[in-house]
Amino acid sequence: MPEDPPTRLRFAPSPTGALHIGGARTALYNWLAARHSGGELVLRIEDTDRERSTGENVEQILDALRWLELDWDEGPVSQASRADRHAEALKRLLESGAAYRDSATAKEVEAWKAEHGAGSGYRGTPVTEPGAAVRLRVPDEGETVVDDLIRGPVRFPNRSYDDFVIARGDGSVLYNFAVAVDDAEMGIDEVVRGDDHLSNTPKQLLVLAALGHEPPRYAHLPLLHGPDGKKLSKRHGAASVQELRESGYLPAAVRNYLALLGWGTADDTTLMPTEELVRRFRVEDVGKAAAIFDEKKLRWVNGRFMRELPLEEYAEAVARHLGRELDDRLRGACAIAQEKAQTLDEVWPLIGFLFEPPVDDEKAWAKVMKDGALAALEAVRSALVEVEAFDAGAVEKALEPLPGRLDAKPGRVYQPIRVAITGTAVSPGIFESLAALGRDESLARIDAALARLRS
RNA sequence: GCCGCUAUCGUCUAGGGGACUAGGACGCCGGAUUCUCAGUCCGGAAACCGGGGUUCGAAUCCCCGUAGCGGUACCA
Repeated sequence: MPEDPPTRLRFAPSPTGALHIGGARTALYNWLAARHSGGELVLRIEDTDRERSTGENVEQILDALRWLELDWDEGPVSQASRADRHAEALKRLLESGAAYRDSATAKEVEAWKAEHGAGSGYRGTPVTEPGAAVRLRVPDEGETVVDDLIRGPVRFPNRSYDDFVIARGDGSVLYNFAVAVDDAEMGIDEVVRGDDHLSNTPKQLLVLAALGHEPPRYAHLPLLHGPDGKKLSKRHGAASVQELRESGYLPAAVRNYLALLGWGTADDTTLMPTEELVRRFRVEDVGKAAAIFDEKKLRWVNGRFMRELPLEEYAEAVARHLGRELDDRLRGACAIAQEKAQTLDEVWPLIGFLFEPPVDDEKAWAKVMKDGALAALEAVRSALVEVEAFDAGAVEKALEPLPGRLDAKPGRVYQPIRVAITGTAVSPGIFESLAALGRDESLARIDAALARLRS
């Protein structure tokens, strides 16, 4: 594989809300590309729309990136803070005649188009009044070509583009202008962003050309959709990074899964630690078709990561997620539950009985506590009293003979224990569970169940 | 409307003219692991959007159609 030169990229979210999965994937791809090439990643906040850009939103995005463990080398740079640079560039274009002031209203533009045909972009007439918006002159002839890293050359006829507005009447600049100026002045050499920007790229190219800047390379990622095939939104459950965190996913698993959404390896490797992602990722290999976010697969990936974690790290993650102090009891609980949970959220239901009284699950009781349950529990009790070292192995050895002796299926003996000590019909292995609970508490719970059975 | 992008199992994808009776993964279905659930292992069903070309030969190239998506703001 040929070495890629160090590349300078940027992730430039607009702080209009939480970081969604689509944005997270864009951030990840930028990060992977930067780290893969040994280059740099700049974080720029696209906040020229001051209405929607709140500090709170910005903080949310930084928070999401930190949780995902995607670091950046520069920034966050506020685009709004670069207003003087934008003004300077704007002035240059006005002076060179590449841009002009035009007082046309939206309705007037519409009327112009009706007159000139739908395929023609609006062309205004320069005015001198200072309060008018500034438009960039777009050539009537020729085409602007975006040489996309993912899609190849994409050609756009210049004629179909309006002389678009690059600055408002009050002098503040618009997105497509600010982005072009910033990317150039910040020395960005590769722009990796969502597909929804592809049609805007010719505008940015036109601005760059008018300013005499060399354009960066562009890569437009296919969009992400929800399970219904529609654009991803809050409707789709865990759509934001915050929600993913709250649902108990591991950052490394999320990175792995997100990387696979639109990108894959030739050998179909599915599970990859982040270092491998960094080593193998190339934007050129990203697919062209939109992908659907499938939480089922994320769950599976997450489960695999959870099971492969060293116990201490696993316990730390669980403790953090539960907001509990990490002590030996929790470590022990994690040890018996690690094989069974796919997300951090699923851990507590499995181990809660070690910290709290048995839950009240009437259905489980009704299903299990009948027939020979009383006799079984009595036998279990006597056997447990005799166990010397109360560990899982010893407990197993003590209980193993019971089904045979009682002439009952194992389930008839073990399920009543489970319901007695946890209250539910689902828990980690019964021997491990008893051992983790300890002899005294186990016997107390079995006694309580026996009392209830006899009443 | 106009400009543009995309199209392989339900989902993520491999595939870049013969290696394809189209491979892998998630999910699903069935079986095994004679304590639940989960996990693990084994097996199974499941796709090249449609139509024309090009070619000895097309999932792969071209055209048309269809569908989905994006852009078309003094939003980003």
